[in-house]
Amino acid sequence: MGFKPNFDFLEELKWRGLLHDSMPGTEEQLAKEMTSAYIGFDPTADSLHIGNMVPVTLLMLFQRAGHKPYILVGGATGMVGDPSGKSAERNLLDDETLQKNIDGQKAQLTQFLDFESVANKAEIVNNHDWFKNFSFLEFIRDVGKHITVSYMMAKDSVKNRMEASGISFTEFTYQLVQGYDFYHLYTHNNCKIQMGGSDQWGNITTGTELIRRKAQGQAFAITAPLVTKADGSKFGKSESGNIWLDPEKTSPYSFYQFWLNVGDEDAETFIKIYSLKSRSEIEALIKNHKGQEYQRGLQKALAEEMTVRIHSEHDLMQAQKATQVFFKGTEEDLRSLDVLNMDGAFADLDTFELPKIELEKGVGILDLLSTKTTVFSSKGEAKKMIAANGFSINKTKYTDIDGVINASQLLHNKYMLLQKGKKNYYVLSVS
RNA sequence: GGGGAGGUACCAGAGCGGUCAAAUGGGACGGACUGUAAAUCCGUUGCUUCGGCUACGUAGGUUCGAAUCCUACCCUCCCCA
Repeated sequence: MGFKPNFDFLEELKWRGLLHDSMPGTEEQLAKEMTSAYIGFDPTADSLHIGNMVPVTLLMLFQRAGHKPYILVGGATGMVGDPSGKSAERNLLDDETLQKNIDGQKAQLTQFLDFESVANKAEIVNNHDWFKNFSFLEFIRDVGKHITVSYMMAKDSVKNRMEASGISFTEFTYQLVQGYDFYHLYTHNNCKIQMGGSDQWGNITTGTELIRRKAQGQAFAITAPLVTKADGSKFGKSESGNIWLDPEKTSPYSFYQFWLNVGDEDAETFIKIYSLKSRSEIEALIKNHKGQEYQRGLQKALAEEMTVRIHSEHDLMQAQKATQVFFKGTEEDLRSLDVLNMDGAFADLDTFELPKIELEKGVGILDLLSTKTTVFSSKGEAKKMIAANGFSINKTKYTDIDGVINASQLLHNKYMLLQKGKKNYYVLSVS
């Protein structure tokens, strides 16, 4: 046999700041043979968001190290609800939503790992497959029997909830269900490691405990810290909500912008966590960044890498082009773009359609912005923003609240670029 | 089951018969500055055809006039059992 990993996985996680905790013996196991590990994904939405990228990155690194990654989608666990890190009982999803979420996430997950041909090819499993025919009685007899209530109650996720608002039997049971997943994968797929966020430690150890008692086997756990920003706030959300991987929900432009806007204090932490570049490359970037933060070298490198990974080279180019015009450009730059480039640059922005005849007749500015479109939520707001110098048409400040807009302002006779504040762009497109 | 406190704008929280579209703080948004940053400063933060209109848990009532007083209902929290 003579297995030798491509690199020391735990060591890799350590310098990246991705290692929170691991069980004793994990390192030896990984050095000994090609090992399988899994991470569970909770189907709470039909798309992953960048908060899910940490576990995805763990699996990508794991595979690169020469080990075999498993993705578990929670068709069954999604029906129960994980109490970890939640302060209140969760709403259950109906079957249809759940299935839609699973399908959506599966499609995204498959693009990050190698599922073909290699010896350590990734696999995807759904715990619903082994839970659907598992009766309640069988479960409490075969699984519940091995774990004591006091063991389960000692978990932080349970303890916190019992002290606060209470916990339903359903959510209390969650750790057993997740624990059984681990047992199942251990016995059927020889999967010896479960990875996850540090909030999953309790659930994972229930699994290893179950494996020890029920299968007399030894299994391991690796957890990653939960990513937070320097100011303590949760990472992965912008003002307008989650940053999704689905381009329908978060455009590649917004996605690119999100990474570009990472604060200086966080840039170093995040590039280590999210970038797949080598240690020496990353360290060189960081060194370069010091002292010339204004260049935002780290943010750019990270934004480029992530946009290409999640979307494509093409999307990155479009996003950069749009960025160039929106932030550096003047009205002339904008007008000098040819139709093709403009189509691309505008494709990611929120677009409003308006019949051409209407615009040719002339539309009052307030009417246009709050009635015909939803750039502003009310005329009062539109009025205030315009008066406060916070609105531009085609990159030129517009300050006349009684103004009338007509077709002469159109770019290439089809677009008008409306800008609210510094970063909010909308396209008015005539038809 | 008994006793107590309370429900006010995005959040926290003052107001307790008129001068209240509602103090203050935070958040958010916009402007200046800048690096599409941080910090700072300034402005905005219910709708409006600018006459008004709708809002302080819900429904009624008292009053010239109610977020403020009364009645009922709904909800939340705390203490005791």
